[in-house]
Order: sequence, then structure tokens, then C-alpha cells
Amino acid sequence: MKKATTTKKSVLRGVPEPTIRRLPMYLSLVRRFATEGDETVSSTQIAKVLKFDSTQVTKDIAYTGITGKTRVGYVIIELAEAIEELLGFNKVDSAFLVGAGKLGTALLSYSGFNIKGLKVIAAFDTDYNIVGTEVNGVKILPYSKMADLAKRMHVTIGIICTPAVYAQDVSNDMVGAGIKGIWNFSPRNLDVPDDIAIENTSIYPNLAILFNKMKKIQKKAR
Amino acid sequence: MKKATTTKKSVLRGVPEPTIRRLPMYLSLVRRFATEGDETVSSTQIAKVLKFDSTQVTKDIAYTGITGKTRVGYVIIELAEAIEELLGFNKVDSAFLVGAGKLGTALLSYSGFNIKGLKVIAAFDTDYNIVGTEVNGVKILPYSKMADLAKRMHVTIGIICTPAVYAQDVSNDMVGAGIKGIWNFSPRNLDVPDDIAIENTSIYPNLAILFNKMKKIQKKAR
DNA sequence: CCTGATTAAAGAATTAATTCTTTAATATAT
DNA sequence: ATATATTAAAGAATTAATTCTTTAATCAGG
Repeated sequence: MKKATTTKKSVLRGVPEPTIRRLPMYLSLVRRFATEGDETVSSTQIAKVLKFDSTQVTKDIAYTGITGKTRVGYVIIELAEAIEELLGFNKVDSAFLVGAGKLGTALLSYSGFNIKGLKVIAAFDTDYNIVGTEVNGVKILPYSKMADLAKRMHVTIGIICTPAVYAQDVSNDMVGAGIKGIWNFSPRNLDVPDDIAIENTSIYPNLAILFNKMKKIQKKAR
Repeated sequence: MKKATTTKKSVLRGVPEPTIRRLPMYLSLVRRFATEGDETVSSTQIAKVLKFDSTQVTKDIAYTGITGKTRVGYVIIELAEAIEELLGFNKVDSAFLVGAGKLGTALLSYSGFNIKGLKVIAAFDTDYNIVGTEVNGVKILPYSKMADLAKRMHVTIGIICTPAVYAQDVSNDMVGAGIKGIWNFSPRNLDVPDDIAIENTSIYPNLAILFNKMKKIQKKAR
């Protein structure tokens, strides 16, 4: 052990996905602590609120590269910034959203959606009843212009909120336009080249996990 | 080892969470195959589309209790039903939604939300400008009536879509009213008794995972 | 200035999850 | 019929993730 290279752990083998799922929880929690006047936070505190093992919290935070202080914990401002950096929330990627139906407009109007890290600069649809309108400051443009604009504006992220049948075509168009990451809210599995990142988001896994937890608790009660 | 009990694997130690996250993907995929006329599906096929290891798919499906046939695969109808049963999507839980703001109404109007397994029978808010209105067939009632109605109607699931500051109070009221599972869309971590299941849903983990995948791909390219 | 308590951090041990290997079944092609 | 290829399934091996243990730092109280 003790290799003298400067490579961070996170660079060596990447941050585990379970850690990436937990880090946003820590971020939201310590931000709240900050608004309540706290300046430091310990992994013990975080673990207590979230009901996690405290060494797991410590290990997760270690991926950010910052260090804490014995008997004090972490400086919240530092910690929040370090988590944001690790998660990629501190730079801004431009995004196009395609499919301004119910789900698409819901996302556009959702305040939590315009987060640091992601800037939705336009939305697109084929329905000329909604093309030309605006949702939460984002213009809805004709889909025919999507690919060309994405190329010219160097948009890196595409958000797909179309019905399942159109999702693959939209995905193809996005990839053709140089988009590097696709956030897919449609219930269709997309086929993309290896160098395109894809993340499927659906509420069903969350619902399934809730049901599963309820089932486990019922079982324990017997 | 080798205990001769008839207990299924899923009962012995529960279904792993990664498996529960994947099963809805299989379900959505095989339903599509069914609409395309297929009657059977192999784990190899599923794995190919989703870019998973095929033995992982086989093992995940094994948790449902059904068996496949060599050189054929699984009967899609059976498989879909078995997954639905395992995930708890085949029974119906009554749910109340609290907080009919942007996020709440978005969820109510989202077609994928009224899934088998979950029936939102009413929504609640304290804002009298929206109380009395209806979203997608769901009435919005005054929040003051929530707890009482939940008790009388034996509602088992509460969905919280309020701003962070109200979330803990709503959660307390729900627990007091006998609700057994809370699906929390607010960005506040809730403190609930051990016998209450809680699932926090936020889009940030998904965004973080997307960014992380993009970062990995960029790194590989160098 | 001690003493005790709390903490981050490193490392070991354990547990969970994934991937690899083998086997037996069986559909399809020759 | 026979051979070949495909598949589910069981089990072993591997890898990943979590939890436990120890250590050293350092803050707070006497």
C-alpha cells in the first residue's frame, strides 16, 4: 500500500453507484444544516438522521477527496462543494428536452429541475398546438429544428419525455446531433452507441422498493 | 446448509434491492414483446436489449418462483404476472397524496402514476384556491380532513409532495392515521417509527448517475 | 495539565452481488 | 435419427460493498 501517486481513489476505479445514490442525500441534508446555522457536520450526525452506518458515510465522503477533522467533522461549505463537484453539479451542461406533453411540462415547471449542473435551454415537440408556447421560461420549438440547433449550440444532454414509440427515433436524432448523454423518461429501452451515456428514469423501481419494504415489515410483525 | 424447508429463496432473505430495481425493466420490456406478438422470451434476449449479464437476468427471474424451459425461455404472460406479484403490483393499495402544487399535480396527471398496485383516491392541500378542484379525476380536499379520512378509509399509503418544511408534520399525521408506507417526494428526510416503510424519491440521484456515466466515458476516450 | 469522550480514517472481516462454469434439457437442422 | 446449438438452472469463483475493529487525533471538562 501507500503508493505515492497523486491519483485519487475516485479516479482509480470510479465511485460506486450506491455511493452516488447516497451523496445527493448528504448534500441536501447538510445544506439544511447550514441554513439552520451549523458550520460543521460529522458523519455520525448524518448517519443518525439517514439511519445509515456512520463508517459508510465516512467512506462515501472520502470519495470527494476532502478530509474531516477528528472530533469536529467536516466543514459544511467545503463538504457541499466537494459533493457537488464529484457529482458534476457544479458545472453547467446545456440540455434539450423533447416531448412537451404532461410529463415534459411537469419536469420543465418543476423547480428542482433547474438545478445547478443542468440548464434546459429549449424544449421540442411535433404538436403545433403547443409549439410556440413557453413553460417556465423555456420555449417550445418545432421538433424539426432540434438536431440542427443541438449541433450549433453544442448541447450535451438530451431529455426524452415522448411516448415510447418515438423515443428511439428521438434518441437517434440526438446522437446524430452530437449529444453525449440521454436522460430517458420514456418507458422504452433505448439502443445507443457505447460512447453515449444513458440513464433511464422511472418511478416504478421506487414504488417497487416501497412495496417491498412494506412487505418486509409486515413479515417481521408476524 | 441444505435445509429441507419449502421456503422460497425470496422468503428466506428477501429480494436484493438491485434485483428489485431491475425487475420493472424486465416487466416493461416483456410487455412490449407481448404487444409485438411474442409469447415467450429468454433471459438471453432480455439481457441483450438491456445490456446485462444473462445469468443475472436468470437469477433475478428465479426470485419470482417461476421456471423457464430450456431452449425456449419463459412464457411472457406467466413471467409478467410473476414479476407483478413479486413487486406487489397486482394488488391495490389505496393512497392519499398531500401537496397538490406543481409536483403533486404533475404526478396526479401523469398516466404512469395510476398503475396497478396503487390507487390514489384523494389529494389534500391547505391552499383554498385549489381545494375543491380536481386533477385527472382525483379530488383535492382540505388537508384538515386527511387524517380522519385516512383512518376511516383504511388508506395504507401516503404520498408527500409538499414543500420541505411541512413534510415532517404531514408524515406524523399520516403515521397517526394508520398509514403504513410513505412515498416521499419532498426533499426532507423524514423521521418515522420502525414499522413504517419510507421511500424517498428524487431525480438528483438519477442526474448524478447520468453525469457519472458521461464522465467515465470521457475518461475512457482519453 | 490530565482524563475521558468523540471523531475521521485506515484496514480487516464479513456479507452481498455479480460473473463464470458446468450440467442437463430440448428444439432445430441435417 | 443424430448432431448441434441454445437455454435454464445450480453452484463455484470472483468482485463489490458494507460493517466491524483499531488507531490516532483533538476537543471539552475537570
